[in-house]
Amino acid sequence: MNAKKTPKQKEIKLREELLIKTAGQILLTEGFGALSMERLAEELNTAKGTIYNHYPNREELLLSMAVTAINKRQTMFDVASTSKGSSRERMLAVGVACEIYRRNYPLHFVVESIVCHTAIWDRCTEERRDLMRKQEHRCMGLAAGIVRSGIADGDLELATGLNPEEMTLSLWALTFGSYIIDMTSPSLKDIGIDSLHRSVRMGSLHMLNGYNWQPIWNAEEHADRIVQICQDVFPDETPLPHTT
Amino acid sequence: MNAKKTPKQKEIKLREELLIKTAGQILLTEGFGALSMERLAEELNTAKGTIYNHYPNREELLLSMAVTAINKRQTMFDVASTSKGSSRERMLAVGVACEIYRRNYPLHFVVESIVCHTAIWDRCTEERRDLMRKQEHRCMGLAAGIVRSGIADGDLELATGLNPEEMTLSLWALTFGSYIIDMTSPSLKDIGIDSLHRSVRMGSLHMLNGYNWQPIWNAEEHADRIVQICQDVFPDETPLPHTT
DNA sequence: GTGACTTTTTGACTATTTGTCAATTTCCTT
DNA sequence: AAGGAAATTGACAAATAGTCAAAAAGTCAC
Repeated sequence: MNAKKTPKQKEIKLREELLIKTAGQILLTEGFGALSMERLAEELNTAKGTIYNHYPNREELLLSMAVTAINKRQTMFDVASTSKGSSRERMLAVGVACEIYRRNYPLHFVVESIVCHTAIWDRCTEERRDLMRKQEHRCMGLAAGIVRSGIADGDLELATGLNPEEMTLSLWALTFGSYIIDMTSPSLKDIGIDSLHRSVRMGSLHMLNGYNWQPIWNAEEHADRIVQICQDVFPDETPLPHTT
Repeated sequence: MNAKKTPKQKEIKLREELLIKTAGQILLTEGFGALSMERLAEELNTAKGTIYNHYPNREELLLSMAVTAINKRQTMFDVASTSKGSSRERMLAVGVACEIYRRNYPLHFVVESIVCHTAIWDRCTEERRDLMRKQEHRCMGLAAGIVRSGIADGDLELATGLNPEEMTLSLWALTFGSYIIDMTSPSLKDIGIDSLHRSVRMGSLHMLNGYNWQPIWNAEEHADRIVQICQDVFPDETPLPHTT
């Protein structure tokens, strides 16, 4: 379809990649405040108008970065949810995906968290917001599907009235919420949190144990399984440390 | 101390209150984007400079609102954590406090979530940020204290390596994270979430059950206890609905 | 290669909003 | 009432988003 492109179109595409890359670097090293359209234009040695040819405004640029980010996450969720093992192991694989995503792709997470703010979100076009929502929907669906298959397999029985999506939401919130809190209060150490990831791991382990999702694990079994999942399901990613 | 004030000083204080109130109304009804210093000046029939006499910039105004908000939350946490009952009941009371806070004080929550964004946070003075951190620290301390007393009472044993603050963080993240997700994706219904609050309640119930924090409750007992706590601990607040 | 047409780039310009400050007005004290 | 302190004002500077007509560059049929 787009195999044949004029040199000019290639150049534009190339610049767009550079644009995204530069924006990412600025975000990571100097923070959101340093990211202005003028700055980007300077950095790319081009006029401001050209930047606006790529994205109609700053928010759209950010949201487009966020879409890339969430695509990556969705891919990892896909892999996790179709991995081998019991329903509970697959759900753990999703958790592992989240932790890898957070640890190994810091920019992706930063972008996601910036974009979820009203000031940005409200100013984007409905189209791009839909793109984001669709992907989130998809991620939610994958996780909820694991819950459903757990119920079908007889490994899990859901408390009256709670549906698979609601159960998934609480896991999602636990993970995402921890990362957001971590990002906001940079001094978690001061309030006694030695390991954010341990907190997330133990929280979700015990939540699922509490739901009586078979097989029940203790902390060591859980830690071992995480190592195993890193090897088996995400062999190309820097593996997570073995921690209880 | 400040009993004796000149009329002028009273007027200023009064205006500050009106300023805060007006800002809150704008935030709730028209969103963050509509809140500008100029708009506030118009709304109060005063010059922009006067607004800047109260707060050196918009971020500080927001952070000051956030401090008010978190003060309210802290007060509720105080009440919850010193309420009658077992350690687990007191922790549930903290959970109830969060839900009441979220449901009955929407502005407070909106402000808290706006402020936690880099774009705002980074531009405030260190003093005010410290004020926020101290209060968060305090809330965390209260909750972690309940965990500690649970351990002391023999109602709870913590998994190896996990400390009370880390356990508290995962509860906090579950709750806060859910609310943030709800605020960002306004269409939770579309992805199958009928009740956000049910998801939070069940999530934390099962997490604490999973930690084997005595007494273990089922969903009905849990729901009954929430109603009871509303009556006993927060008699002056609009009570939460009875839901499993 | 040329010329006609299209696409892209440019940067000066407008618009919006933040934040400043010297002059002015209001207020307080004696 | 006078004179000094405090608060108010709005014109102004600064920063940045976003626009657009003119210019430059690119494309393509011949």
